[in-house]
Amino acid sequence: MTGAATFRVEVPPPFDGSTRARVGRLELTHGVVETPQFMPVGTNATLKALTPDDLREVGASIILSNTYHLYLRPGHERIARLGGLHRFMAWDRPILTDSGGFQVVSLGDLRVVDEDGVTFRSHLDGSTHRFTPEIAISVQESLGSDVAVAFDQPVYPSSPRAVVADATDRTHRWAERSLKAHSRPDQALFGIVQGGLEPDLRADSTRYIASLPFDGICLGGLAGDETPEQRNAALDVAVPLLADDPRPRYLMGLGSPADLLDAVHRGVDLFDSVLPARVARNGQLWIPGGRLNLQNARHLDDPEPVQADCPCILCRSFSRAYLAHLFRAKELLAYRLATCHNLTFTLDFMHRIRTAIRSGTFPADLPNLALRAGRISGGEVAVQSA
RNA sequence: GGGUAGGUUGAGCAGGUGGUGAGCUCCGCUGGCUGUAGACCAGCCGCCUUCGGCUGUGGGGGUUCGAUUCCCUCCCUGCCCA
Repeated sequence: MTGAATFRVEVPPPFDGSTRARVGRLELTHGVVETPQFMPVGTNATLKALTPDDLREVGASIILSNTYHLYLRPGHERIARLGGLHRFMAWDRPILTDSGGFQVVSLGDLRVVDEDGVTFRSHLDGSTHRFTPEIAISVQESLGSDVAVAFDQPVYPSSPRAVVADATDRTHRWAERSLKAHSRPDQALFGIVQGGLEPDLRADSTRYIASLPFDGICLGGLAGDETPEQRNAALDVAVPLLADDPRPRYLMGLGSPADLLDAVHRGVDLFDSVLPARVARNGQLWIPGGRLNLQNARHLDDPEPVQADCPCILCRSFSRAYLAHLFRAKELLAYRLATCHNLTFTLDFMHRIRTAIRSGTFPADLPNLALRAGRISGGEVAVQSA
Protein backbone atom coordinates (compact mmCIF):
# COMPACT_ATOMS: atom_id res chain seq x y z
CA MET A 1 0.00 0.00 0.00
CA THR A 2 1.24 3.44 -0.82
CA GLY A 3 -0.77 5.45 1.65
CA ALA A 4 -1.78 7.73 -1.20
CA ALA A 5 -5.27 6.26 -1.20
CA THR A 6 -7.60 5.74 1.72
CA PHE A 7 -10.78 3.84 1.12
CA ARG A 8 -13.54 3.51 3.65
CA VAL A 9 -16.81 1.67 3.16
CA GLU A 10 -19.43 3.99 4.62
CA VAL A 11 -22.48 1.87 3.88
CA PRO A 12 -21.70 -1.83 3.66
CA PRO A 13 -23.92 -4.27 1.85
CA PRO A 14 -26.78 -5.76 3.85
CA PHE A 15 -26.24 -9.08 5.60
CA ASP A 16 -29.17 -10.67 3.83
CA GLY A 17 -27.14 -10.95 0.65
CA SER A 18 -29.76 -9.17 -1.45
CA THR A 19 -27.03 -7.05 -3.00
CA ARG A 20 -23.30 -6.47 -2.78
CA ALA A 21 -23.77 -2.77 -3.50
CA ARG A 22 -22.04 -0.44 -1.08
CA VAL A 23 -21.17 3.22 -0.63
CA GLY A 24 -17.59 4.19 -0.04
CA ARG A 25 -15.27 7.13 0.22
CA LEU A 26 -11.96 7.14 -1.59
CA GLU A 27 -9.52 9.81 -0.50
CA LEU A 28 -6.82 10.62 -2.99
CA THR A 29 -4.12 13.27 -3.22
CA HIS A 30 -6.31 15.71 -5.14
CA GLY A 31 -9.61 15.04 -3.49
CA VAL A 32 -12.35 12.70 -2.39
CA VAL A 33 -14.27 10.30 -4.59
CA GLU A 34 -17.59 8.96 -3.43
CA THR A 35 -18.31 5.47 -4.67
CA PRO A 36 -19.96 3.92 -6.58
CA GLN A 37 -18.52 6.40 -9.03
CA PHE A 38 -18.07 6.80 -12.76
CA MET A 39 -14.89 8.28 -14.19
CA PRO A 40 -15.22 10.10 -17.53
CA VAL A 41 -12.35 9.35 -19.88
CA GLY A 42 -10.05 12.10 -21.12
CA THR A 43 -7.49 10.17 -23.07
CA ASN A 44 -5.42 13.05 -24.39
CA ALA A 45 -5.36 15.16 -21.23
CA THR A 46 -8.76 16.50 -22.19
CA LEU A 47 -12.24 15.24 -22.15
CA LYS A 48 -13.06 15.75 -25.79
CA ALA A 49 -15.09 18.93 -26.35
CA LEU A 50 -15.18 19.94 -22.68
CA THR A 51 -13.37 22.42 -20.48
CA PRO A 52 -12.44 21.58 -16.89
CA ASP A 53 -15.27 23.91 -15.83
CA ASP A 54 -17.66 21.80 -17.90
CA LEU A 55 -16.33 18.67 -16.21
CA ARG A 56 -16.92 20.14 -12.78
CA GLU A 57 -20.40 21.24 -13.77
CA VAL A 58 -21.42 17.79 -14.98
CA GLY A 59 -20.31 16.51 -11.60
CA ALA A 60 -17.07 14.70 -12.38
CA SER A 61 -15.05 14.07 -9.22
CA ILE A 62 -12.33 12.04 -10.92
CA ILE A 63 -11.36 11.46 -14.53
CA LEU A 64 -9.23 8.93 -16.35
CA SER A 65 -6.41 9.78 -18.70
CA ASN A 66 -4.09 7.61 -20.72
CA THR A 67 -0.44 6.80 -20.23
CA TYR A 68 0.26 5.50 -23.70
CA HIS A 69 -1.30 8.41 -25.55
CA LEU A 70 0.33 11.08 -23.38
CA TYR A 71 3.68 9.30 -23.61
CA LEU A 72 3.47 9.53 -27.39
CA ARG A 73 2.10 13.06 -27.45
CA PRO A 74 3.00 15.49 -26.02
CA GLY A 75 5.41 13.28 -24.05
CA HIS A 76 5.29 12.52 -20.35
CA GLU A 77 8.59 14.28 -19.68
CA ARG A 78 7.27 17.46 -21.24
CA ILE A 79 4.16 17.22 -19.07
CA ALA A 80 6.38 16.70 -16.02
CA ARG A 81 8.43 19.79 -16.91
CA LEU A 82 5.23 21.76 -17.26
CA GLY A 83 4.20 20.88 -13.74
CA GLY A 84 2.48 17.53 -14.12
CA LEU A 85 -0.76 16.41 -15.67
CA HIS A 86 -3.09 18.24 -13.28
CA ARG A 87 -1.48 21.58 -13.92
CA PHE A 88 -1.02 20.86 -17.62
CA MET A 89 -4.73 20.28 -18.21
CA ALA A 90 -5.94 22.60 -15.44
CA TRP A 91 -7.85 19.89 -13.61
CA ASP A 92 -7.33 19.98 -9.88
CA ARG A 93 -9.42 16.98 -8.91
CA PRO A 94 -8.23 13.36 -8.93
CA ILE A 95 -6.94 11.68 -12.06
CA LEU A 96 -6.48 7.98 -12.66
CA THR A 97 -4.17 7.00 -15.47
CA ASP A 98 -4.61 3.80 -17.38
CA SER A 99 -1.29 2.07 -17.85
CA GLY A 100 -1.46 1.66 -21.60
CA GLY A 101 -2.42 -1.96 -21.18
CA PHE A 102 -5.67 -1.44 -23.02
CA GLN A 103 -3.75 -0.28 -26.07
CA VAL A 104 -2.30 -3.79 -26.17
CA VAL A 105 -5.66 -4.88 -27.51
CA SER A 106 -7.01 -1.68 -29.03
CA LEU A 107 -4.01 -1.11 -31.28
CA GLY A 108 -4.34 -4.54 -32.81
CA ASP A 109 -1.74 -5.12 -35.47
CA LEU A 110 0.45 -2.30 -34.22
CA ARG A 111 1.88 -4.23 -31.32
CA VAL A 112 3.77 -7.37 -30.35
CA VAL A 113 3.69 -8.84 -26.83
CA ASP A 114 6.60 -10.70 -25.27
CA GLU A 115 7.38 -11.74 -21.73
CA ASP A 116 9.20 -8.53 -20.89
CA GLY A 117 6.73 -6.07 -22.37
CA VAL A 118 5.00 -4.80 -25.48
CA THR A 119 6.44 -3.25 -28.59
CA PHE A 120 4.09 -0.73 -30.15
CA ARG A 121 4.12 1.01 -33.45
CA SER A 122 2.83 4.51 -32.95
CA HIS A 123 -0.58 5.08 -34.52
CA LEU A 124 0.57 8.66 -35.10
CA ASP A 125 3.74 8.24 -37.12
CA GLY A 126 4.54 4.53 -37.23
CA SER A 127 7.59 4.88 -34.99
CA THR A 128 8.43 1.97 -32.70
CA HIS A 129 8.03 2.21 -28.93
CA ARG A 130 8.40 -0.19 -26.06
CA PHE A 131 6.31 -0.47 -22.93
CA THR A 132 7.26 -2.62 -19.98
CA PRO A 133 5.71 -2.59 -16.51
CA GLU A 134 8.63 -0.44 -15.36
CA ILE A 135 8.21 2.05 -18.18
CA ALA A 136 4.44 2.24 -17.74
CA ILE A 137 4.88 3.02 -14.05
CA SER A 138 7.64 5.51 -14.69
CA VAL A 139 5.53 7.37 -17.23
CA GLN A 140 2.60 7.49 -14.83
CA GLU A 141 4.84 8.84 -12.09
CA SER A 142 5.97 11.56 -14.48
CA LEU A 143 2.38 12.42 -15.22
CA GLY A 144 1.60 12.56 -11.52
CA SER A 145 -1.84 11.01 -11.56
CA ASP A 146 -3.52 10.30 -8.23
CA VAL A 147 -3.91 6.67 -9.17
CA ALA A 148 -1.54 4.72 -11.38
CA VAL A 149 -2.47 1.32 -12.73
CA ALA A 150 -0.28 -1.74 -13.18
CA PHE A 151 0.68 -2.65 -16.73
CA ASP A 152 -1.36 -5.63 -17.85
CA GLN A 153 -2.19 -7.69 -20.88
CA PRO A 154 -5.92 -7.69 -21.48
CA VAL A 155 -7.42 -9.98 -24.11
CA TYR A 156 -10.88 -10.11 -25.57
CA PRO A 157 -13.22 -11.87 -23.16
CA SER A 158 -14.13 -14.36 -25.86
CA SER A 159 -10.51 -15.39 -26.43
CA PRO A 160 -9.63 -19.08 -26.25
CA ARG A 161 -8.85 -20.35 -22.78
CA ALA A 162 -5.17 -20.84 -23.56
CA VAL A 163 -4.86 -17.23 -24.69
CA VAL A 164 -6.64 -15.98 -21.58
CA ALA A 165 -4.48 -18.15 -19.31
CA ASP A 166 -1.27 -16.97 -20.91
CA ALA A 167 -2.22 -13.30 -20.71
CA THR A 168 -3.44 -13.68 -17.13
CA ASP A 169 -0.21 -15.30 -15.97
CA ARG A 170 1.82 -12.62 -17.66
CA THR A 171 -0.36 -9.93 -16.11
CA HIS A 172 0.45 -11.41 -12.69
CA ARG A 173 4.18 -11.26 -13.34
CA TRP A 174 3.82 -7.73 -14.62
CA ALA A 175 1.79 -6.80 -11.54
CA GLU A 176 4.69 -7.69 -9.29
CA ARG A 177 7.10 -5.77 -11.49
CA SER A 178 4.72 -2.78 -11.49
CA LEU A 179 4.64 -2.80 -7.70
CA LYS A 180 8.39 -3.07 -7.46
CA ALA A 181 8.87 -0.22 -9.93
CA HIS A 182 6.44 2.13 -8.22
CA SER A 183 8.00 4.69 -5.90
CA ARG A 184 5.98 7.86 -5.86
CA PRO A 185 4.49 8.24 -2.38
CA ASP A 186 1.68 10.61 -3.32
CA GLN A 187 0.38 8.29 -6.02
CA ALA A 188 -1.75 5.21 -5.41
CA LEU A 189 -1.29 2.05 -7.43
CA PHE A 190 -4.05 -0.32 -8.48
CA GLY A 191 -3.53 -3.89 -9.66
CA ILE A 192 -5.49 -5.54 -12.43
CA VAL A 193 -7.30 -8.86 -12.39
CA GLN A 194 -7.63 -10.76 -15.66
CA GLY A 195 -8.97 -14.25 -16.25
CA GLY A 196 -11.45 -13.56 -19.01
CA LEU A 197 -14.72 -15.43 -18.67
CA GLU A 198 -13.11 -18.59 -17.32
CA PRO A 199 -14.40 -18.92 -13.74
CA ASP A 200 -11.34 -20.67 -12.37
CA LEU A 201 -8.90 -18.31 -14.10
CA ARG A 202 -10.90 -15.29 -12.99
CA ALA A 203 -10.95 -16.58 -9.44
CA ASP A 204 -7.25 -17.42 -9.40
CA SER A 205 -6.40 -14.02 -10.80
CA THR A 206 -8.59 -12.25 -8.26
CA ARG A 207 -6.94 -14.08 -5.38
CA TYR A 208 -3.48 -13.45 -6.75
CA ILE A 209 -3.88 -9.74 -7.41
CA ALA A 210 -5.64 -9.31 -4.07
CA SER A 211 -2.66 -10.93 -2.35
CA LEU A 212 -0.42 -8.09 -3.50
CA PRO A 213 -0.19 -4.74 -1.70
CA PHE A 214 -2.09 -2.65 -4.24
CA ASP A 215 -4.32 0.25 -3.20
CA GLY A 216 -7.22 -0.96 -5.29
CA ILE A 217 -8.34 -3.89 -7.39
CA CYS A 218 -9.15 -3.40 -11.05
CA LEU A 219 -11.27 -5.97 -12.80
CA GLY A 220 -9.91 -6.01 -16.33
CA GLY A 221 -10.56 -7.93 -19.48
CA LEU A 222 -14.28 -7.23 -19.36
CA ALA A 223 -16.54 -4.67 -21.04
CA GLY A 224 -15.42 -6.16 -24.31
CA ASP A 225 -17.26 -8.62 -26.50
CA GLU A 226 -18.94 -10.56 -23.71
CA THR A 227 -22.68 -10.58 -23.02
CA PRO A 228 -24.05 -8.86 -19.91
CA GLU A 229 -24.82 -12.30 -18.52
CA GLN A 230 -21.24 -13.44 -19.00
CA ARG A 231 -19.92 -10.27 -17.45
CA ASN A 232 -22.24 -10.62 -14.47
CA ALA A 233 -21.12 -14.21 -14.03
CA ALA A 234 -17.48 -13.11 -14.00
CA LEU A 235 -18.31 -10.50 -11.36
CA ASP A 236 -20.14 -13.10 -9.32
CA VAL A 237 -16.93 -15.13 -9.33
CA ALA A 238 -14.51 -12.31 -8.56
CA VAL A 239 -16.23 -9.90 -6.19
CA PRO A 240 -17.22 -12.40 -3.46
CA LEU A 241 -13.54 -13.30 -3.19
CA LEU A 242 -12.95 -9.65 -2.25
CA ALA A 243 -15.77 -9.51 0.30
CA ASP A 244 -13.41 -8.94 3.21
CA ASP A 245 -10.95 -6.88 1.21
CA PRO A 246 -10.74 -3.25 2.35
CA ARG A 247 -9.89 -1.88 -1.08
CA PRO A 248 -12.00 -0.35 -3.85
CA ARG A 249 -13.06 -2.51 -6.78
CA TYR A 250 -12.84 -0.95 -10.19
CA LEU A 251 -14.41 -2.51 -13.28
CA MET A 252 -12.48 -1.10 -16.19
CA GLY A 253 -14.30 0.10 -19.26
CA LEU A 254 -17.95 -0.13 -18.33
CA GLY A 255 -20.20 2.77 -19.20
CA SER A 256 -23.83 2.22 -20.12
CA PRO A 257 -26.29 2.99 -17.31
CA ALA A 258 -27.84 -0.46 -17.37
CA ASP A 259 -24.41 -2.10 -17.23
CA LEU A 260 -23.29 0.18 -14.40
CA LEU A 261 -26.36 -0.71 -12.39
CA ASP A 262 -25.74 -4.42 -12.87
CA ALA A 263 -22.16 -4.10 -11.72
CA VAL A 264 -22.88 -1.88 -8.71
CA HIS A 265 -25.42 -4.46 -7.63
CA ARG A 266 -22.62 -7.00 -7.80
CA GLY A 267 -20.32 -4.95 -5.62
CA VAL A 268 -18.24 -2.78 -7.95
CA ASP A 269 -17.19 0.68 -6.73
CA LEU A 270 -15.52 2.38 -9.67
CA PHE A 271 -16.04 2.57 -13.40
CA ASP A 272 -14.74 4.35 -16.42
CA SER A 273 -15.78 4.38 -20.04
CA VAL A 274 -15.62 6.48 -23.15
CA LEU A 275 -19.15 5.41 -23.97
CA PRO A 276 -21.29 8.32 -22.73
CA ALA A 277 -18.94 10.88 -24.26
CA ARG A 278 -18.39 9.04 -27.50
CA VAL A 279 -22.01 8.25 -28.21
CA ALA A 280 -22.84 11.87 -27.36
CA ARG A 281 -20.47 13.08 -30.06
CA ASN A 282 -22.17 10.64 -32.38
CA GLY A 283 -25.58 12.10 -31.68
CA GLN A 284 -26.99 9.70 -29.11
CA LEU A 285 -28.43 11.44 -26.06
CA TRP A 286 -29.27 9.45 -22.97
CA ILE A 287 -32.54 10.20 -21.24
CA PRO A 288 -34.52 8.42 -18.54
CA GLY A 289 -35.75 5.15 -20.01
CA GLY A 290 -33.80 5.21 -23.22
CA ARG A 291 -32.14 7.53 -25.68
CA LEU A 292 -32.59 9.99 -28.50
CA ASN A 293 -30.74 9.93 -31.78
CA LEU A 294 -30.44 13.60 -32.58
CA GLN A 295 -29.51 12.83 -36.17
CA ASN A 296 -33.09 11.73 -36.81
CA ALA A 297 -35.22 14.13 -38.82
CA ARG A 298 -38.12 13.96 -36.40
CA HIS A 299 -36.20 16.08 -33.90
CA LEU A 300 -35.79 19.01 -36.29
CA ASP A 301 -39.11 20.55 -35.28
CA ASP A 302 -39.12 19.55 -31.63
CA PRO A 303 -39.01 22.61 -29.35
CA GLU A 304 -38.67 20.53 -26.20
CA PRO A 305 -35.39 20.13 -24.33
CA VAL A 306 -33.62 16.80 -24.57
CA GLN A 307 -34.59 16.11 -20.97
CA ALA A 308 -36.92 18.54 -19.22
CA ASP A 309 -35.66 17.99 -15.67
CA CYS A 310 -31.96 17.89 -16.56
CA PRO A 311 -29.78 20.68 -15.13
CA CYS A 312 -27.09 20.47 -17.81
CA ILE A 313 -26.02 23.32 -20.06
CA LEU A 314 -27.83 21.72 -22.99
CA CYS A 315 -31.18 21.13 -21.37
CA ARG A 316 -31.24 24.45 -19.52
CA SER A 317 -31.32 26.52 -22.69
CA PHE A 318 -31.67 24.59 -25.90
CA SER A 319 -34.26 22.56 -27.77
CA ARG A 320 -33.95 19.20 -29.43
CA ALA A 321 -34.53 21.03 -32.70
CA TYR A 322 -31.52 23.26 -32.08
CA LEU A 323 -29.25 20.38 -31.16
CA ALA A 324 -30.46 18.40 -34.18
CA HIS A 325 -29.58 21.41 -36.32
CA LEU A 326 -26.13 21.69 -34.77
CA PHE A 327 -25.42 18.03 -35.46
CA ARG A 328 -26.49 18.34 -39.07
CA ALA A 329 -24.36 21.39 -39.52
CA LYS A 330 -21.51 19.64 -37.72
CA GLU A 331 -21.21 22.66 -35.51
CA LEU A 332 -18.68 22.18 -32.73
CA LEU A 333 -21.11 23.27 -30.05
CA ALA A 334 -23.13 20.12 -30.67
CA TYR A 335 -20.36 17.94 -29.32
CA ARG A 336 -19.89 19.99 -26.19
CA LEU A 337 -23.58 20.21 -25.37
CA ALA A 338 -24.24 16.54 -26.06
CA THR A 339 -21.21 15.41 -24.07
CA CYS A 340 -22.21 17.58 -21.11
CA HIS A 341 -25.65 16.04 -21.18
CA ASN A 342 -24.62 12.39 -21.31
CA LEU A 343 -22.05 12.85 -18.58
CA THR A 344 -24.57 14.72 -16.45
CA PHE A 345 -27.02 11.88 -16.98
CA THR A 346 -24.45 9.23 -16.14
CA LEU A 347 -23.04 10.94 -13.08
CA ASP A 348 -26.52 11.80 -11.83
CA PHE A 349 -27.43 8.16 -12.28
CA MET A 350 -24.51 7.14 -10.09
CA HIS A 351 -25.59 9.73 -7.53
CA ARG A 352 -29.07 8.21 -7.48
CA ILE A 353 -27.54 4.80 -6.93
CA ARG A 354 -25.46 6.07 -4.01
CA THR A 355 -28.49 7.76 -2.52
CA ALA A 356 -30.50 4.56 -2.74
CA ILE A 357 -27.72 2.57 -1.10
CA ARG A 358 -27.32 5.13 1.66
CA SER A 359 -31.02 5.12 2.38
CA GLY A 360 -31.05 1.34 2.51
CA THR A 361 -33.46 1.02 -0.39
CA PHE A 362 -31.04 -0.09 -3.07
CA PRO A 363 -32.19 -3.62 -3.78
CA ALA A 364 -35.80 -2.45 -3.67
CA ASP A 365 -35.04 0.48 -5.97
CA LEU A 366 -33.40 -1.68 -8.63
CA PRO A 367 -36.49 -1.80 -10.87
CA ASN A 368 -36.88 1.97 -10.82
CA LEU A 369 -33.21 2.55 -11.46
CA ALA A 370 -33.26 -0.01 -14.24
CA LEU A 371 -36.25 1.75 -15.75
CA ARG A 372 -34.33 5.00 -15.71
CA ALA A 373 -31.25 3.36 -17.20
CA GLY A 374 -33.25 1.89 -20.02
CA ARG A 375 -31.45 -0.45 -22.30
CA ILE A 376 -28.95 1.55 -24.33
CA SER A 377 -28.45 -0.80 -27.23
CA GLY A 378 -30.13 -2.10 -30.32
CA GLY A 379 -32.27 1.00 -30.65
CA GLU A 380 -34.75 -0.38 -28.19
CA VAL A 381 -36.01 1.03 -24.98
CA ALA A 382 -36.68 -1.77 -22.56
CA VAL A 383 -36.49 -2.31 -18.87
CA GLN A 384 -33.44 -4.15 -17.69
CA SER A 385 -34.73 -6.73 -15.27
CA ALA A 386 -33.22 -6.36 -11.85
C1' G B 1 -34.19 37.70 -81.59
C1' G B 2 -28.90 35.69 -82.62
C1' G B 3 -24.83 32.80 -80.71
C1' U B 4 -22.99 29.26 -77.35
C1' A B 5 -22.69 25.54 -73.45
C1' G B 6 -25.71 22.34 -71.14
C1' G B 7 -30.25 18.97 -69.23
C1' U B 8 -27.75 11.61 -66.17
C1' U B 9 -31.49 8.25 -60.05
C1' G B 10 -33.37 14.54 -53.84
C1' A B 11 -28.51 17.94 -54.81
C1' G B 12 -23.75 18.14 -57.28
C1' C B 13 -21.08 15.20 -60.61
C1' A B 14 -18.39 11.00 -63.46
C1' G B 15 -19.05 8.10 -67.59
C1' G B 16 -20.71 6.92 -72.17
C1' U B 17 -18.51 8.98 -80.35
C1' G B 18 -24.38 2.67 -82.44
C1' G B 19 -23.52 -3.00 -78.63
C1' U B 20 -25.88 -4.42 -70.92
C1' G B 21 -25.50 3.84 -67.70
C1' A B 22 -27.84 2.05 -60.81
C1' G B 23 -20.67 4.63 -60.34
C1' C B 24 -18.88 8.73 -56.89
C1' U B 25 -19.59 12.72 -53.18
C1' C B 26 -23.19 15.17 -50.41
C1' C B 27 -28.14 14.99 -48.37
C1' G B 28 -31.41 11.44 -46.27
C1' C B 29 -32.61 6.70 -43.46
C1' U B 30 -31.13 2.80 -40.02
C1' G B 31 -27.80 0.48 -36.85
C1' G B 32 -23.33 0.25 -33.97
C1' C B 33 -19.93 2.33 -30.36
C1' U B 34 -18.06 0.26 -23.15
C1' G B 35 -9.64 0.76 -19.40
C1' U B 36 -10.75 6.39 -27.11
C1' A B 37 -5.99 5.34 -33.68
C1' G B 38 -13.47 7.11 -32.95
C1' A B 39 -16.93 15.11 -33.95
C1' C B 40 -16.43 7.99 -35.93
C1' C B 41 -17.74 3.38 -38.41
C1' A B 42 -21.09 0.11 -41.08
C1' G B 43 -25.40 -0.83 -44.05
C1' C B 44 -29.18 1.28 -47.04
C1' C B 45 -30.22 5.35 -50.26
C1' G B 46 -35.23 4.57 -58.60
C1' C B 47 -39.22 0.43 -58.38
C1' C B 48 -40.38 -4.82 -57.41
C1' U B 49 -42.22 -10.61 -55.44
C1' U B 50 -34.29 -8.79 -54.34
C1' C B 51 -28.59 -15.12 -55.09
C1' G B 52 -33.03 -12.13 -59.29
C1' G B 53 -36.22 -8.81 -62.31
C1' C B 54 -37.91 -3.98 -64.15
C1' U B 55 -37.34 1.17 -65.23
C1' G B 56 -34.16 5.16 -66.04
C1' U B 57 -29.45 9.66 -69.89
C1' G B 58 -35.28 16.70 -70.49
C1' G B 59 -40.36 15.54 -73.70
C1' G B 60 -42.00 13.57 -78.40
C1' G B 61 -40.86 11.36 -83.01
C1' G B 62 -37.49 9.03 -86.63
C1' U B 63 -33.37 5.80 -88.55
C1' U B 64 -31.53 0.91 -86.74
C1' C B 65 -31.42 -5.89 -85.06
C1' G B 66 -29.99 -2.41 -81.21
C1' A B 67 -29.98 4.86 -79.67
C1' U B 68 -27.21 8.18 -73.97
C1' U B 69 -24.70 8.24 -78.82
C1' C B 70 -27.17 9.65 -85.38
C1' C B 71 -31.51 12.74 -87.47
C1' C B 72 -36.07 15.95 -86.74
C1' U B 73 -38.91 18.73 -83.39
C1' C B 74 -40.31 20.88 -78.85
C1' C B 75 -39.26 22.34 -73.70
C1' C B 76 -35.95 24.10 -69.90
C1' U B 77 -31.27 26.36 -67.82
C1' G B 78 -26.46 29.18 -67.77
C1' C B 79 -23.39 32.60 -70.35
C1' C B 80 -22.34 36.18 -74.46
C1' C B 81 -24.34 39.59 -78.14
C1' A B 82 -28.44 42.54 -79.62
